Amino acid sequence: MRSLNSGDDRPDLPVPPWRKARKQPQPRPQLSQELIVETGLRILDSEGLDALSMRRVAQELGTGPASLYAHVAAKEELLELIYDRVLGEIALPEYDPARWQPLLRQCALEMHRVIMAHADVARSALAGVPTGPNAMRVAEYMFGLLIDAGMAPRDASLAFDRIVLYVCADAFEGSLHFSRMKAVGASSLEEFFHAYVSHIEEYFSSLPPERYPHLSEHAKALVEDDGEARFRYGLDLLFDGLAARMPG
Amino acid sequence: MRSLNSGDDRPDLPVPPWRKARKQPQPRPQLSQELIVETGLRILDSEGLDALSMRRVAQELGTGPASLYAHVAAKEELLELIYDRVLGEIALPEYDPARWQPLLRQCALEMHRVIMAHADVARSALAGVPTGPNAMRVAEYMFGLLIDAGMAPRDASLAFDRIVLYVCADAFEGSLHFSRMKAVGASSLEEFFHAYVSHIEEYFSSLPPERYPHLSEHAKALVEDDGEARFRYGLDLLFDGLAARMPG
DNA sequence: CGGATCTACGAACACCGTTCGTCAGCGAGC
DNA sequence: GCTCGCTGACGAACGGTGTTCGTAGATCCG
Repeated sequence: MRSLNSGDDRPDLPVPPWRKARKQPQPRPQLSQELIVETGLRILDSEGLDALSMRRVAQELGTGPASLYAHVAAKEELLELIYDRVLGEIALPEYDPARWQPLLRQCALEMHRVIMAHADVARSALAGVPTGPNAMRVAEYMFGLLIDAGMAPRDASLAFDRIVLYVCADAFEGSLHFSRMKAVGASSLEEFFHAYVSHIEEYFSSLPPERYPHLSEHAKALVEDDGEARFRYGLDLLFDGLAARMPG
Repeated sequence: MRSLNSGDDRPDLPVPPWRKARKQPQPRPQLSQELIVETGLRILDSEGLDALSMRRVAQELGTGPASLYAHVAAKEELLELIYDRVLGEIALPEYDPARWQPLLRQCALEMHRVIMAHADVARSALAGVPTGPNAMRVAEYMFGLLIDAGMAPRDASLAFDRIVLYVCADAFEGSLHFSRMKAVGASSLEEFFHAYVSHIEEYFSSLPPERYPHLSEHAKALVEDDGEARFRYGLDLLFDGLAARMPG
């Protein structure tokens, strides 16, 4: 299920020099890196990050955990591969620097949507500078948009870096809430969110007003907006600042 | 080393000398939650989050891991307590809503500084809505500043939420870089950063220009700014957007 | 055909968070 | 004063984790 936008025809992409080149098994392997990544993603989606262990992946593949290490250096690398695989699902709108702002915004929203669709993958998204082919594809698109719109290279790299950080951070936070929901055992997200929010609001309301006047008074406002509204508000803040810095 | 600003003024320090001291000379090292938290923070600072295990804390205290569970429900709770303990080191400037912008900015910078000073604590900062006394103290200050400056309660809660998320997310990312540095075994942060940045820049430069024109051309600009500059740039973006939304 | 090479994989190592059952010490009630 | 019950400390163990080692078997190259 690979998007047409997924630029993962990798022969012309150099392998990062600091990561040891891994020879892919030519002969006739039943096991392959792609199969392992796909299996890992399936477990991640259906059972969450906490259930994603090397043993669990191996079990799903009908083998032992040691077999995976011929195709994947470590669990961390597997998580990076899964993350890049997810990034491949991002659909990028047609490139047009004249409309940089709505396009960049749409791109950030799409990235957020895709990551949230595989909730727990966000927990490994912040782990490092992603260098996979799909990450590069998105980076080239977003960074290029800022450059071609007239931004200075250093500003553009800073802005791009901050937007990605914000998107991943919000998705990360969301995934933690989600996994907590599952830990509690709530059936629907709606139900959990309502219960959770009620607790928080009740806690804020019960704070001593003489010491926490604002928190206790505005307890309701503090929990009124949900995750999506919060995300968009922060994105708006960033883009307002960005637009002010864009020449022309 | 408790800050004067630390709002935990529990009235537990004056022990009236005329009252007979209860038989407190403990036959054994007298475990307490505070002692456990302090020990955990010490390990976190000196050896990193990966080395912070219940067993390690217990060993440091000369006991077994089971002993800790009488004072701390789980490792997650211990991490939250450590996080709130760290938040207690935040020094807040004098409250003055008229100068909300520089004060809020200073507060964000101070929060960032304190969290980064205990590098790995950021990895548990994003874990959930912190509800400890020191978190409440900072929240009341920042949120109150926005409210008293004239912001609508819902906007103020959104803005506050986003700023805290951003600060923690950046610190989180920074702590990951830091722990990676230690994993590689680099002695100084300077040395590691230089080597890391060189690799990244080399990688971007080696990308095929026909597919990644902007990334390969501006490889140098992409790695030019360090973590602190990136953090401040993003903070500036947020505050610009915020100022535009502030009435008056 | 022999040797080299590489995948697959069982077993094991060194940990982890957490729980159970026990045991010592101590305050309270008879 | 003596017992009773309670609470905190803690050894042992359970069921996991990521990773490595050594080996068996298959495949490719000379």
